Amino acid sequence: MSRATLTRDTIVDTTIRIIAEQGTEGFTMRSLGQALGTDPTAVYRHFRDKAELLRAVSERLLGSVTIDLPADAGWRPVTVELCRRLRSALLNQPQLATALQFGPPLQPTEFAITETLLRQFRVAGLEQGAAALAYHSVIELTVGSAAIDAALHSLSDGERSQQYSRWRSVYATLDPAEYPETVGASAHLYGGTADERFVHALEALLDGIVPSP
Amino acid sequence: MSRATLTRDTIVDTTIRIIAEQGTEGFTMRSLGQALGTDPTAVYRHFRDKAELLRAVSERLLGSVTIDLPADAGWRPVTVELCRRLRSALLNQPQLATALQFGPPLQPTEFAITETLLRQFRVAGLEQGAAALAYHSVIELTVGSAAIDAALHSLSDGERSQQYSRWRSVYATLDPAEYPETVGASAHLYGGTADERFVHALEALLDGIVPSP
DNA sequence: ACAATGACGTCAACGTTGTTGACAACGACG
DNA sequence: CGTCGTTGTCAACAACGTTGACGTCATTGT
Repeated sequence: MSRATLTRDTIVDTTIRIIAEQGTEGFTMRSLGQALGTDPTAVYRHFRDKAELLRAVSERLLGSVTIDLPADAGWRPVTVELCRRLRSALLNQPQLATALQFGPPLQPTEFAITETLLRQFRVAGLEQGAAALAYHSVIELTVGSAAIDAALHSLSDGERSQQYSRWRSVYATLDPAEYPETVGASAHLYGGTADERFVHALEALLDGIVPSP
Repeated sequence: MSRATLTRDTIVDTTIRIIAEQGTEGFTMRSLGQALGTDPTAVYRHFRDKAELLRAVSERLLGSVTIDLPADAGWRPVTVELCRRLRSALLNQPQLATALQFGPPLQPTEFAITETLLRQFRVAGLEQGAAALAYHSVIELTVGSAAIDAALHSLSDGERSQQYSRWRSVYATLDPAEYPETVGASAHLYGGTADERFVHALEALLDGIVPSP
């Protein structure tokens, strides 16, 4: 029964599939082994430990962020599209955000993201220092949006909107004397999709970074 | 040896201290028991499980966010100060950001944060819907900034700035042909303190949310 | 004043997690 | 054909969160 010969690619594929189907918590070395049809410890022949496997997963997910970006569009649509893709990639892996911070062994794909974002801001007319600050700003916003929505990402669309309306009703039924603004704005809180809210925030941030004429 | 009588407050105190000293990973039920001088399972007499304990911790940390905010300052300084405090509280607990999303049993202190932020944006002249969108925007940015810096928060100031300069040198030594903007801006990347970068991003976001006259 | 009740810490143990070392099967190669 | 490195298998370990039984203390009702 050694027909299931493993490679790093198939292991990463299966890992992404499990996380997509069952969420981050549903992914364990043992569930991975079962999905691969091998002993769970066979994975350790290809990855030193779980952390290295997850790094390879993030490498894969982040790889699709910068490819085939619209070249002829202006700096702003490109920036928005890149950040939307990055957010989508981060959504698949909550731990990825914190893993980004781990040491100098950064991933090649991360460099591509940084370079592309910096170039857009230079095209927009920013100096090097301002571009660096702008880069940090949009990264922080993107990571935050992904982190906030990560918990609900494994839910179906119906369940997610149901959860949103449940929270709205919580806000709506607060004591109006103590929380007047929250009650008043409860219909608008968690309105629309998470992606729409993120794009709105990103547009506002870009407005603030690059003053309109 | 029953002198060490536990209360919810002392348990929360000790938990915060352990996380501050040893990071999130260093905090386990067993290390908590050892720090308390009791059997690890004694905690379960006061909290149903670890999740409820961490919820109480976040409640404590978030409680200091909205108290004693400068009343006479304008909406903008108040907003910045509140977000800086929220970021500082989130830094102490990486899991807190994701825990925020868990179900309707939201914490009272979270409602106070939401209410205060919404009020500032109303004072700034925004409609209810716009204020709700602005609220989501600043929360996303704040959570993201905290998530990004959480990994380095347990380090001392010296170690942290050392880590920053290490990353800068990584950016600086990339291939200039492939990553010209990154190499060029490497001196500005991760410049200053994380708090300064966050405030800069927040100011830009607020600029974009509330158009200046 | 005294027995009963509830609260609380202790102990042993369970199931799950990531990980390691010894072992065996397989193909590649001189 | 024999040898060796690669890779999957198996058993096991330490650490984790958590549970149930047990004992011990203080409080309380009559």
